[in-house]
Amino acid sequence: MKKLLIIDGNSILNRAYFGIRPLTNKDGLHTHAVYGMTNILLRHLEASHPDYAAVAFDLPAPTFRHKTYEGYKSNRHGMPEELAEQLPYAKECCAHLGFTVLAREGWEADDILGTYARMAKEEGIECSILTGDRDSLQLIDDTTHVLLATTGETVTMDRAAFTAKYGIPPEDFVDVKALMGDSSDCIPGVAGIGEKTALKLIAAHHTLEGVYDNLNSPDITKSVRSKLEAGKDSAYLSRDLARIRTDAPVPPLSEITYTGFDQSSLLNLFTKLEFSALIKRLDLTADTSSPAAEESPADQSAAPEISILEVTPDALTDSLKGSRIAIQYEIEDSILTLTASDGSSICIATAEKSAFAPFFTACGNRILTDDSKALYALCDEIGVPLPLVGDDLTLAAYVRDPADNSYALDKLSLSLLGKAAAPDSDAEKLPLMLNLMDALDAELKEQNAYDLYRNIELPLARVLRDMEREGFHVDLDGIKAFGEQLAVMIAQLEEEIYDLAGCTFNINSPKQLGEILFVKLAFPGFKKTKTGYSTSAEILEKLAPYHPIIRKILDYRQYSKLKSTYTDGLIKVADEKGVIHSSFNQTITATGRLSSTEPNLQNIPVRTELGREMRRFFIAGNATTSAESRVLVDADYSQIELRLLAHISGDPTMIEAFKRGDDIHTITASQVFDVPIEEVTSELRKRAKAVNFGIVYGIGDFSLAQDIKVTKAEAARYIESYLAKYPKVAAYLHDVVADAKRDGYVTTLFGRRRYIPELSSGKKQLAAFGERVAMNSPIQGTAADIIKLAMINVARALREANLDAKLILQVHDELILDSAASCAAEAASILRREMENVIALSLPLTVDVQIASTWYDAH
DNA sequence: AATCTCACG
DNA sequence: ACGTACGTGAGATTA
Repeated sequence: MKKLLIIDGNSILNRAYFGIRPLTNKDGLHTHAVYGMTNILLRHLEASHPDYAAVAFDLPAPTFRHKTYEGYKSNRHGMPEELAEQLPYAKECCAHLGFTVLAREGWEADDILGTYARMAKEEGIECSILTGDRDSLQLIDDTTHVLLATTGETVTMDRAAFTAKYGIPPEDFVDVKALMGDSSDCIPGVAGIGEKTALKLIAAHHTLEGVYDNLNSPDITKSVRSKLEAGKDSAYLSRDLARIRTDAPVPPLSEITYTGFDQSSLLNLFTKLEFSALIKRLDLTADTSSPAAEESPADQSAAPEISILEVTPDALTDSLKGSRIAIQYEIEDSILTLTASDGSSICIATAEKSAFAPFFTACGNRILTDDSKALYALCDEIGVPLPLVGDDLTLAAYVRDPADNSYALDKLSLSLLGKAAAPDSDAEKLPLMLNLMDALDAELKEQNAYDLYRNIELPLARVLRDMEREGFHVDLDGIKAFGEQLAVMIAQLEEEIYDLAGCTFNINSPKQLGEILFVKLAFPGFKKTKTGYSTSAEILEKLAPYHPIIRKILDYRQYSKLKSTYTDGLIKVADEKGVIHSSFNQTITATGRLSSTEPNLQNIPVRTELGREMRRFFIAGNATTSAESRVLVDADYSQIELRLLAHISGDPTMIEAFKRGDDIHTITASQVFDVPIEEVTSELRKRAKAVNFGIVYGIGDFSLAQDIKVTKAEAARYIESYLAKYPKVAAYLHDVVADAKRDGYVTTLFGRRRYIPELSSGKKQLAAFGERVAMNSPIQGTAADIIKLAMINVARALREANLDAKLILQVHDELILDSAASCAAEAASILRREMENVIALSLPLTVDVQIASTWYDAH
C-alpha cells in the first residue's frame, strides 16, 4: 500500500518554537523553530519513507485593516515576530527536503490535511497526519492516523488508540468540540460545558442532534440541561466551525509525490542558518559542486592547489615565511607529526618531538593554534621556553561569542565565513584556520574586543598552563583518614535511618527516598519536580522538626557528598607526589569566568564547619617534608561585584561607602530599613546582605523572600526601598536591560560581549531570564576580566622579582600562591599590589591577604 | 543521556 | 496559573 505523509506546518513550527531554546545565526536571525521542525521532519521521513508528502500552512484571507497584512497575521494569531521571520525559511526548508509546500488563501492547514485524508481514502492510500494539534483527531479513520507530536515523544493515534483514550469514535470528536469550544480557535461552544461533560454527553448520545433530542434523559442534570438549551445555536455554529473541511482546492495526489532531498539547496539554506550539525548529519558537504562555494570564488584560498611538502623539523623554520603560521599536530609514542602553513605553502614534518624545539623557539610568536595552552604544555615537555604564541583561534572565537558551546572549525566557518566546511585532515584545517583568524581579527576589532583577546585572554593561557603544571599539594594521608571517619559515620547513620524508616532502601535515590518520606511516613506532600517528590535540603529542612529521620538524612547527605566528591574524588586525581593538577578551562562560561575540572578546585567546601575541614589537606608544596618550608599566600577581592555595581552605576551613596571603607551590608541595612547605623542588628545586616546579592543577580521578590524567610510582600518592600535609596543602581538596572534589548548584547568594562537572544523570546519566562542575565553579566564579567588581568600581572611581577612563589589556583575572586616561606611576605605584597591596581575605578578595589601553611588557615 | 542534588563564587 | 536569582562541575541514580 502506498503511503501519504501530510503535515501541519504551522503546528509543528509552533511546537519547535516554544519547545527549544532560542538560537540565532550571526545576522541575528532566529532559527530555532526551523531547526526543531527540520529535526522532526527528518525523524518521520526516516521512519516512514512516504510516496506522497506535503506540508500545509495556514493562509488567512487578506483583510483590510490599518495594519499591514503581515502585522495583522502575526498579531492576530499571537505569532511572535521571532517566529514569523522564520516562516519563509521553514517553507523553503520543507521544499528542499522534498515536500510539496501548500498554502491556500482563505484556507487553514487543517482543511488541506482533511482534503488529502479524504483523497487518500478514496484511492486506498495509507495516510499519516503529523501535527501537534488535537483538532485533526476528527480525521482519524481506518486508513488515516494522526502522529501527535507532543512534548517529548510522538504518539500515534489510530482508531483504536483514539477510542481507548476518549471513549468515542473519532467521527464524533467534532461534536465534542462543538460543545466544549476552543478558545484558541475562537470556537465558542456551549458556555459552562468543558471537555469532561462534553465527552460524557457525546459518548451517550453520539451527536449534537442526539444530545438535543434527549435533553430529558436522566443522565443530563438540570444545570447542564439549561446550559445546553441556552447554547443550542452556538453549539451548531461551533460544530460547523470545528469541522475540518475536505474540499480545499489542492493539487491531486499525483502532483505531491515525495521527491527526496535537494542536497545543494539544503546546503545553501543550512549554511545561511548555520545548522552545522545538520549539514554533517546529512553529509551535505560531500557534493563539491555546491553553489555555496561558487558564490565567493575570490575567497577560495589556494588550499587545493598547495602541495604538501614533507620536510625535516629544522627545515620548517626556513620554509614558512609568512607572518602567521597555522599549525596542527598529533603525537604518538613521543613521535610528533606537525603540519604547518603560512598561507603559501604547507609543510609536514615527523620526528621525535624534541627535534621541533628550534622551530618552536624561532617561530613560536607567529604560530596560530586552536589550543595554545596545550602547546605550552608540549613545549614544557620538550624543554623549550615557548614565546607567547601569535594567536589562539579558540580564544578569539570565545571572545567573539562566549555563550557559544562549540568552537569547532566547521561551525566557525559557517558563522564567520558563511561557508560550509568539513576539513578532515590537518592539512585541510590550516588554510581554514588562517581565513578564520583573519575574520576574527576584523570582527574583534569592530567589537572593540580585540585588546581583551590579545592582552588578556591570550597571555592568560600561559599563566593557566603554569598553574596546571604547578598544581596544588594535598595531604593524601589526611584525606584518606578523613574519608575513613566519614565512612564510619555514614554507616552508622545508614542503620539509624533504616531503623526509623522501618525498612532498608537506597538513601541516595531521590525516588526511593521520596517514596519512604511522602508515602510510607506520609509527610505532608510537598510535591515538586516533574518526575516525583523533591527531596532537596531546602524541603527536608522544613520537615526536620517533625521527625528525627530527617536530620539524619540531611547529615547522611552531607557526609556522602564529602566522601564521594571530595575525599574519594580527590584521592583519585592526585598524582604520585600528592599533587592535584586541575584543568582551567578558558572558553566555557558565558560571562568570562574560568572553570575548573578534573577536579573542580573552585568548589572545595567552606560554608559548613565539617566541609571546611577539607581545606586543612590543601597545603603548600612539600610543607611536610622539605627542608625549606613553604606556605600558601591567599588573597581575595573584598566585595568585588558590589564595588563594580557601585562603579558602573555611579551611585554616590554606594561609592562613598566603599571609599570610607564602611561595611557595605550594614550601610545598606541602615538605608533600606531606615535606622541609624548603630542600630543595625545582625538580623537586619543579614537581610541587607541578601538584598545586595540579589540585586546583582537580577532579584525577584519571591526568591528574596524564600532566601531570607520573610513574606513576599516584605521582600518586595525591601527591594523597592533599596532602589529608592540607590537611585543610580535602579537606573543602571533599567538602562542595561533597555540597551540589551536594543543591541542584543551587553558588555563588560573591558569590552567582553555577551549576546542575549532570550530577550527577544516570545516566552515570558525566557525573556525575564534574559533581563536578569543583562543585569548580572556586565558585573560578573567585569570581575572576571579584572582578576584575569591581575593574574597576568601577578605572574609577571613574581617572575621579575625572581621570587620562589607561583600562582596555583584562582577561585573567581581569590588567588592562591605556593611560596617559599622565606619570600612569602614579599610575594604577599606583590600579590596585593597587583590585584588592587589592575584598574583605577571611582572607588578602591581592596584585597585581603593571608599567609598560612594550609588553605583552611589562609582563607 | 537526563535528572536530581549539592559543592563553590 | 505558573515559576521564580547569576555563573559553574561532579557523583549517583534512573531510564
